Amino acid sequence: MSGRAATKDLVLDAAEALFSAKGVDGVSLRTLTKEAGVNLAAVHYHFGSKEEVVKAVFARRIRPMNRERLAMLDALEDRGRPEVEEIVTALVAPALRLAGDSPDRQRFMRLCARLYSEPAEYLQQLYMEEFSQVIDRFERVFRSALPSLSRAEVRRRMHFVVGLLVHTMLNSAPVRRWTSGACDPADAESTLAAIVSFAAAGMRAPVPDTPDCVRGGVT
Amino acid sequence: MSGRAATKDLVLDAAEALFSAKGVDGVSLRTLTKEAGVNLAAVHYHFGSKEEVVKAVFARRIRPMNRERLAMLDALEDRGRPEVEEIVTALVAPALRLAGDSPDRQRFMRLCARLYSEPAEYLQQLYMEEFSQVIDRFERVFRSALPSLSRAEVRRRMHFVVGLLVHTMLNSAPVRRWTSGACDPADAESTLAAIVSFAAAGMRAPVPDTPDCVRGGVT
DNA sequence: GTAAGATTCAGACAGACGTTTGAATCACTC
DNA sequence: GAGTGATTCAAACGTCTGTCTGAATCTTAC
Repeated sequence: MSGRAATKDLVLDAAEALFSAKGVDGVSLRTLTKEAGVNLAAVHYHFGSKEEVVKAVFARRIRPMNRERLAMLDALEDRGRPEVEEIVTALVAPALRLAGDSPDRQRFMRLCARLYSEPAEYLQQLYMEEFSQVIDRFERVFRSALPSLSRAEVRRRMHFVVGLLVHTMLNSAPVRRWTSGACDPADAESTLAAIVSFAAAGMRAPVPDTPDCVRGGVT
Repeated sequence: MSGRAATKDLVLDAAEALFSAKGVDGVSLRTLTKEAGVNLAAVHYHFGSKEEVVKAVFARRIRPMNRERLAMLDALEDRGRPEVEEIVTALVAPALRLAGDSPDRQRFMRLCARLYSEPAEYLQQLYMEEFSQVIDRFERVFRSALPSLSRAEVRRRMHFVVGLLVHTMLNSAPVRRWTSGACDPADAESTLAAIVSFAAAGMRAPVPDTPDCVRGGVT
């Protein structure tokens, strides 16, 4: 608050870069503070613990991203009933855009994707706090665009979309290797188009014979 | 080789369970060996290092899974030109089946999914070794079922499918929370059907206007 | 310019980590 | 049943971890 908060930002910047490259557990506070050019104890003075640093790194970028998602949804609904492709775009584009800004940001999105699959409980919890509102909102909009799908099926398919998005952002290196560089995911433009086309088709796919999520057929 | 290899398996079993629950970095060799009921030094006697334990845990399940994938593909091709749904099933079902066997296995698939996004280089490398053959094979079969897609686009969409599969297996807990239990991913039957329907539709989706992976349009 | 508060600093804390050692124990052959 | 190699064991190695302390240094206001 008072005075400059330079140190805090130095720590966050370095944490973002290092966590992205080596994972949260792979970076010690000593490495982190050395890279940031600050004193080791500064972390505990400003944040209290490593855990809080992780949370802060995370929230700094995720909150604006989710705000943009909701804003895009608002804009869409103001213009009438949105298409599936448009809803998917509102879900995917802010994430890819955040990743596309710069090489640093790109690595950061890999971090976010990784955090999502991190076992630590406090991260799972943090994720839920940040995303539950977004999930609820998208579910409602998707449902009105796809009235034939049950609530549970919409959620499941949304989860699929998030999954392929996360995976795409996380494993850009493998993709580039597989495609021999022809399909650079850094090219956010074509990645976005590909995801939207794929995901929209998936969202519209026919519900399989097995009545969705009503078991009892097979043991 | 000679004699019983009980200790080795005790370590692998405990590692599978513990890594799945807490992540590789979250489990120390002391916790691991205590859980397994073996001596701490046994790990280094039998495996050499923690890294080798991780590799062994991983390979023990992944190799059979990938063999099953290829076998399913063989069976499909013997019967003629496979449908997209069938190819997707051959890719997805062995993974879900492995996960569906028992609660332990289920947690293990979460581990695999997590390993896939682990930053450690030796894991990325291991993954490539285990999967490159499978990827190549599926790419060829997909291409013959979807001749209008370029090689790069097929690979990209395959990556999407793997992404949503991995994500589904990894985050069964969040899914269950979102769907309030209505859509239990442990119900492998309905999960498989849902994934296949979604993914097949995505694979068949029209190629977006932006010529795939040929950039130059926007900067 | 001096007092008060915010911030930085080097250093040390206890504990956990992966790894290694060398002796003890086991299984088995001759 | 003595001897040999495989295996297990308790104990310790040095290193790294996150956290904390208390003094030194800045910043700001009077």
